[in-house]
Amino acid sequence: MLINRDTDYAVRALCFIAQSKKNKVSVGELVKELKIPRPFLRKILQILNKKKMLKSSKGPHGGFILAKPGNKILLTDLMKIFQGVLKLNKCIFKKQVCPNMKTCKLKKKIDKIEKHVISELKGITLEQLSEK
Amino acid sequence: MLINRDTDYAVRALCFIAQSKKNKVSVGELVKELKIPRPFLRKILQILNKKKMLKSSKGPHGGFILAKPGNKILLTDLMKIFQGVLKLNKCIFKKQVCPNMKTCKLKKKIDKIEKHVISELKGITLEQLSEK
DNA sequence: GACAAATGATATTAATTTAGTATCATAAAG
DNA sequence: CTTTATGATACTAAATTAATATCATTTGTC
Repeated sequence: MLINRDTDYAVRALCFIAQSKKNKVSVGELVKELKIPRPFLRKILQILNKKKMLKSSKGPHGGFILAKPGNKILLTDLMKIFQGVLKLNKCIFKKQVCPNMKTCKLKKKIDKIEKHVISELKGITLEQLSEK
Repeated sequence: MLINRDTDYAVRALCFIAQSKKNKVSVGELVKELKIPRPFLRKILQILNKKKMLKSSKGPHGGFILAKPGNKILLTDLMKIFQGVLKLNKCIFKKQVCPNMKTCKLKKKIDKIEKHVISELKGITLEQLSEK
């Protein structure tokens, strides 16, 4: 799957926060709106906070705001955070080096497609995703 | 991952069979050549046989041959067999319908990329992959 | 300052998917 | 009729993904 659950949840949460008029959004509001299991959402928000996508404040009336404008948050940033480096093919023979890495036609074909996919993904910002 | 292990193994096995001068290739030869665990490879070959990608013969000197020419075997056929329908994004809220399926911007963007990927993949045949 | 309400950090468990094994049945060659 | 191959099928193990639980820390309010 190109986009996994974590990334998907993160996009939804960030979009909601971006669209919110209020200056802070709490986990409670997000849970109610997005129907994501609370502890799981909390984990995701904490990661987004650590990775400087969100700023958090504690205590009563605490919550989250975007750490930067929506057009500065890229989908690929989120994918990197939650899914690691984007790869469409992971050669088998995991740890070892693939015996025909250099000549493998399948790899070459997939690499080409991958290049296109990545360049498309790079153009997608949170702003676009959260437009009304 | 776009290409999973089963598909990858299948491609390797089919390529080897396609390139082989002999009219039949046995599991034993494939195991030696491809370093794939024997029972796992057997399972894959049996599936390919059932799906009419290979023809098998039993008994001593038994083995496998391609059921059709390499240019008639598409990578997407194999992906369909081992991975099901190709999808880059699987909306969360699995069983339920995504609440904003119609308007989801992320879905739209990914769908566009998916379209391109599929059309690229459709052009890839076993013949191309097994060329020397 | 005590308490409540929020997030931070982190460890653990559960579910699902992927990968791999084992075993017995069946067919064909010699 | 025995050996050597594949067919069918059920099972187990490993890895990944998803979700939970718990305690610590910060901050606003009475």
